[in-house]
Amino acid sequence: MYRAMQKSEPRSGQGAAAGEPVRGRGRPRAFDRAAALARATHLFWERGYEATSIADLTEAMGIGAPSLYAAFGSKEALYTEALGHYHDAYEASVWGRFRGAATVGEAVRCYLMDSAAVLTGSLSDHPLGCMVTLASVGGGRSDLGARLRAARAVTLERLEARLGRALAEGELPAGTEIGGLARFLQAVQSGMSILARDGASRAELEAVARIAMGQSGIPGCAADRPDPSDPSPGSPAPPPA
Amino acid sequence: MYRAMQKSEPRSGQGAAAGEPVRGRGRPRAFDRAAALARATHLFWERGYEATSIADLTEAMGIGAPSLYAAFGSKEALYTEALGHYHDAYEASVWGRFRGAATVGEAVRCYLMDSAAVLTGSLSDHPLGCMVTLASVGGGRSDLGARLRAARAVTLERLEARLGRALAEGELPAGTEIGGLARFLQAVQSGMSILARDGASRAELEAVARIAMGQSGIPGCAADRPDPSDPSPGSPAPPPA
DNA sequence: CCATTTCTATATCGATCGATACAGAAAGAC
DNA sequence: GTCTTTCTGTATCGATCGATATAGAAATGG
Repeated sequence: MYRAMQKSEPRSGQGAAAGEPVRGRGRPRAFDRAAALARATHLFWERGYEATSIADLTEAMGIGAPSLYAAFGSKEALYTEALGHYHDAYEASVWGRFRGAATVGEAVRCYLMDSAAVLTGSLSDHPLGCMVTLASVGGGRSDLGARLRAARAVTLERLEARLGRALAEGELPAGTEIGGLARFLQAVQSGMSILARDGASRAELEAVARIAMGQSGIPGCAADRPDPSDPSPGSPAPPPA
Repeated sequence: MYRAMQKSEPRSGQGAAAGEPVRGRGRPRAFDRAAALARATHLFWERGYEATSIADLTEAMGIGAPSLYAAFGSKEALYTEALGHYHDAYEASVWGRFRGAATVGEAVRCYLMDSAAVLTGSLSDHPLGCMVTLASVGGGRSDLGARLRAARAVTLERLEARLGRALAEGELPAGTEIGGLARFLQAVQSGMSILARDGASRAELEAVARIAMGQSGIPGCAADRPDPSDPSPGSPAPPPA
């Protein structure tokens, strides 16, 4: 009832190495908030919002229900924070090289190839597919549904912005339909999420990406020369090191 | 407990125009089983399995809970039947022209363009996107999850079979990677489901399909000559008629 | 008619849902 | 030390979950 009365994040305990070193007066939090949030994120990612219960979460996070509510406020607020954590933890893996690319072709190639790596869990241990993409069912008019739709819209906007810039700079032939091309690329990446969920390998997704790049008509995109900064060219997966 | 004791479908009432006209002895069912199943299908389709409660279902189907359980057995069994109804009602819309196509290119074109129409609800009134594709989150090891995964696998197998035949008949250049191409097409269609859920129009999905068909790759696929049997060539949507 | 069979409507069942009250424990402030 | 503040663990809360027991209603078979 009086949800707004409780602070969602009191003072921050001792676990966070960044931000506020201030320690409140009372008993310090006994668990690592960031680690617990990461656990919750993986659980939501794997099962979806509805299918994940508070009991599942508290068990996976290793804390009691009151601690969860004191630290995160509610299940919905926890999911929102999980989306934020997901973004902070994996955004760079997909969009990092995209942003730094010199040409559109390189940008699109990095977007698709890096997606193939991330979506199959080849870079670190996490559930398969994209958390935002796979949550597209349900939540029609709820707040969470709107948030997820907005997150998917950002992908489209980024692609459109990059393609639009390329068009303005003459990198793409005049008259190229930016919106359609962006939607095509997003569709391919979304489909890759579902393929990954169904067990497709990184190499298989990279093959999909290569075909998509060939069909895209973007100059310099189909060129399959790996970036020197890419630790693994296109083989199944790098050694666990 | 004694789930197996009750008949999931006793004698079939009078609603079914096909099959068994036999009428059992007792009081006849007061509701249209097929219509109720269609309502349930739409609800599951729209919200997903977990987010749809029995109360939601009974309200949408216009029946009481005991009638639902007497006619369908359980929520899970109802969902399974809903998947069957979904298949029976919409499979032909997506795969009909694909099967009848003379060439691979025509088959793939029909598959993608007809998908664009169906997924945006342009042919009849139903939720947006593919029920099977959008249900890819959760249900990791459950029976329903396995059933859904199998349904998605069928799509891949169909595409691979058609492409493989084309390869054997020389319609595709020797050495063409069938699996990758099939996975690419499935990814594009899966992505179109999510785009449709997020509000993309039929014309927008058709633009995506055209890019996917591209200029190279499958011969005769990019040729954008509509089939004469197609009631709506490629414009936003046909008049409601 | 009556007996049998099957469906429908009310009123739940135990289990679990998300979310808390409460009391004790562990820290800083004094 | 004592007081204050905050977190943790137990034991729930009312609501809703999927699923039924029961009794009455509506059909057929005799």
